[in-house]
Amino acid sequence: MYNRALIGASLKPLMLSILAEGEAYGYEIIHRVQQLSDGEIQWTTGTLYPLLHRLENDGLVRSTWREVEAAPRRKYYALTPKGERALAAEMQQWLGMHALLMRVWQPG
Amino acid sequence: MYNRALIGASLKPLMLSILAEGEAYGYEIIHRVQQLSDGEIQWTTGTLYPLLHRLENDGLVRSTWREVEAAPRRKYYALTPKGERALAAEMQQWLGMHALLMRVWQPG
DNA sequence: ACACCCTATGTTGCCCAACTACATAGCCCC
DNA sequence: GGGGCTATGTAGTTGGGCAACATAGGGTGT
Repeated sequence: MYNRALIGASLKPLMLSILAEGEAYGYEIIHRVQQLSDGEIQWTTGTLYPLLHRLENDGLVRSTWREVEAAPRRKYYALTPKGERALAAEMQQWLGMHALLMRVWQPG
Repeated sequence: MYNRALIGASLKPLMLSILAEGEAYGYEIIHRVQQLSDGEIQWTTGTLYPLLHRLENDGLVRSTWREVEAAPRRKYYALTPKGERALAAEMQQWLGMHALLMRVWQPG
């Protein structure tokens, strides 16, 4: 399990990355993250839905209700163009910080 | 400038890494981080001192007052063995998360 | 004497967000 | 109708980054 700070830092980039693979709904995203991280990351609904609503409010994602047979209806989320740009920015920031840490950790 | 979440995630590993280079005092650490990050990271005293006190309280660092000529006295901080282990753990966590993100960002 | 700036450590209070716990509901099987 | 899985959501707690503020030593200039 990762510490709180790292979870926080990876939340937005991970979410945007998953939606960049294609539209997805909340419950599905939780399982996808779990799968991607080999069970190391377990987002809860109290983390996921507020984040999705925040992203939607900021115009990074849009949502669509879909009726499903033999299951409760799902709210599918997809990246907007602004969301794609935000993902690129998140990647850049992460890679910048990573480069800095690698510089500190590999002297010379 | 980095976003708040990334700053938060890098705070502890960066601090421990800097102290792993050798003992340092608060003001010096702020300048060191600024130098390491090419000015991209500007820790304030409201960020730095509470963190140092937390780390000391957790036994990851120890502090020593030193009298200095022609300047206010300084409180030098140094890593404890527990702090060194914590740094290794932080590195491992960061690298794990980095590997995960790289996996998501480089499909195939 | 005083003003001003740099060094140096520290606290207070605000604010954002991750997370626990809880709430609601649809669908299925027994 | 009870239990379990799917599905979305909120309220309240808590932790921590950060702006603003507080204190003080030392040097220089006027």
